[in-house]
Amino acid sequence: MSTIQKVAKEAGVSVATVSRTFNLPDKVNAETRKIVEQAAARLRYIPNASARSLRTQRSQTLGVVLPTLNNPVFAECLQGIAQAAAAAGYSIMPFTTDYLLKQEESAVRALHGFGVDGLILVVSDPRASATLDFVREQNIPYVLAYNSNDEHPCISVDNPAAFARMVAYLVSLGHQRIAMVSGRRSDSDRAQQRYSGFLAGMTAAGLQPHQAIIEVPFIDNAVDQIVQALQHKPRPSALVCSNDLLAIRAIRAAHQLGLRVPDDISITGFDGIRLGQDLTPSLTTISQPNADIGRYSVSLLIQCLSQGSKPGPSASLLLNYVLCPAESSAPPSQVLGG
Amino acid sequence: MSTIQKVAKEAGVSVATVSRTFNLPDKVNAETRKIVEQAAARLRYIPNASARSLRTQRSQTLGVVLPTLNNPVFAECLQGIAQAAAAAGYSIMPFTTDYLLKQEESAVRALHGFGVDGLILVVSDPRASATLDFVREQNIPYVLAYNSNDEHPCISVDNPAAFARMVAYLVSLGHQRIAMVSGRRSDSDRAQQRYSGFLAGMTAAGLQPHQAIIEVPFIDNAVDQIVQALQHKPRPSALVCSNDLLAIRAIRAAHQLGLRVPDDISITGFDGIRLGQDLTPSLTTISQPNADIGRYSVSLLIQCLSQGSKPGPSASLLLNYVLCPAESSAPPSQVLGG
DNA sequence: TTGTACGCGTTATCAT
DNA sequence: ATGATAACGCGTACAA
Repeated sequence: MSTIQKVAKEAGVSVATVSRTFNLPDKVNAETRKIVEQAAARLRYIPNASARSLRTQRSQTLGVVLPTLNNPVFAECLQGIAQAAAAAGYSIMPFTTDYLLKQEESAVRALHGFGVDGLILVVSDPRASATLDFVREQNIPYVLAYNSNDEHPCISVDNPAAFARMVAYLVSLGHQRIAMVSGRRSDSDRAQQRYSGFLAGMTAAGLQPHQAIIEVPFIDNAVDQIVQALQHKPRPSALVCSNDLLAIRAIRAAHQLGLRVPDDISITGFDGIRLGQDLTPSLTTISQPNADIGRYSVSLLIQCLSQGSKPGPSASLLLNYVLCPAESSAPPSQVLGG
Repeated sequence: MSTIQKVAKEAGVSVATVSRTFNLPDKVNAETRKIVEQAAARLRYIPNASARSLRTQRSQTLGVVLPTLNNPVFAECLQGIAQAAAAAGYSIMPFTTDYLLKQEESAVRALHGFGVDGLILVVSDPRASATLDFVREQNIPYVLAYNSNDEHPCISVDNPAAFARMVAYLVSLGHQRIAMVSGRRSDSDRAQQRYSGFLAGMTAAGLQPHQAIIEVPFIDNAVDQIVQALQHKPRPSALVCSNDLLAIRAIRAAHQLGLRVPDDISITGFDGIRLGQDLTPSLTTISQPNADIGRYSVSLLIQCLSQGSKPGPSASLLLNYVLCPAESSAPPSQVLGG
């Protein structure tokens, strides 16, 4: 391995000069700089990040904690994080939790030991989170992504409003028997907020939620569970799903019952994963700017870091969402409607 | 921040004893160990990873370089990597390249500067790769994922054989006019290997490839491009796509032309992304064990590291793939067949 | 069993 | 403009 020492020897200067050549180029004579640069190139010198961060107390690394990369929402977000971080000269260190609180916490501990400069977190629920307690106690700069909570800096969309808007859209198409499909609401604040948006939307339209919420504990066998639920009559004319992954499975469930989408039943998602628009039928959904949520999280964090400050609740950003009407929704059929 | 020094003072012992308490527990008296552990817990001591890796020359960190997380294949793989790494006490540091060689290289340079213990790479083409030259020159332990090449340690499936098998399956259904849809073959060795598998499969069946290969440079407007291609008569009765993302778009293209899948045209993918089986029609595909490819990469790497060796070409693993017949493929219709 | 002291590769302070 | 050197936090030979 080539170190700053070897470069110094090779160039016939002191280590201090080599260091300056890279960190404070204008503080070194143009000629000597050339010499050093060439020596460094010859030895393929690459500064040792551990030594640097030990010395500077900054790692140029951002920790990321999210539930799972098997949901494209978070994969797209991490892609945005990766791009923005790389562009700013930062590395990232992601951990996945599979929605397990224990893993949230151990991930943050590992990240702290690592000395990350900041944290981007998607936590289960910010309201009672040992993870966040720890982060605050250690005074680590952080941003929450997708979560929204008054007491923390959050990059998110207005989940209740967005979900209510989806309901309003379906109502405007003529739907009245609308049922919601949700994952475990205890898994995340998003699930809860979307549910409250559902209730608000229905109330605003003067409607009662159609039958109990269809709660799908495990997404693996979601199709079967939705098939079950759809067999109760009267059947809803529209299904609003808590996320796109669930919506895709709901569409499958409908087909298994011989129902056409959207002719016999409308189905909507939430998240705006890229694949949604290429499906057939394409997915009516609330599109969140997933990559941007990641990018903004990075830039907010980095901006604060450069100022020696850290993001507070007032730095929260509510990004725009877009209701994307697509082929999976349509007015209810006459036969079933009423 | 609490350091080993402070813990030592708090416990009334030397720093060496504190260090040993965590790294060589049996070399320290049970009583003093208790005292140290309690002191450490009281101060919420977490060892500084930079200092440790500077000292030990090992970072307990694995670098990962892959094209993009917007393709679920790589997202699922990274999920597997993240799980396996965390379980083994390693952190990961991923970079995305967007299929750009420049970024492949700069990622690896950054990772090297960081002092990662090993590298998991999905490169464009191992045959002529400045990235791999650098990695070898620096003597960094590495594994290639998805790539397959005799001169490198690779975790992958037999792409040509798998693709040929897909062709054979369609032929067995009665298809004869089979066309291939591919991304830019210059983008990756996988694309090339799958294409050669296509040719081999067709030859083995005594068939000519139906019309020229449908090459889709950019996946964003893939649907339009496939629509264009499908308008030439005679139309293929089956479309074999180079990956699942392309297949999903091909299905959409078919629908736009009023073709039913699989009644009027069969469409197959490759990769086995999880979503595929929940689509309607569900996707006939070659299913790769994406998460396992990640997990095996990690364990191979870590195993070698613990032995002080590094993976060589002979450590390559060819994992099993599974042909998954599903709803997007069926025998050709009588009208169009022949 | 425990403590002392050096060095890992940098950056930054203070001289020159 | 450049050089010598201390310090970042830790692990480990070596000494006690």
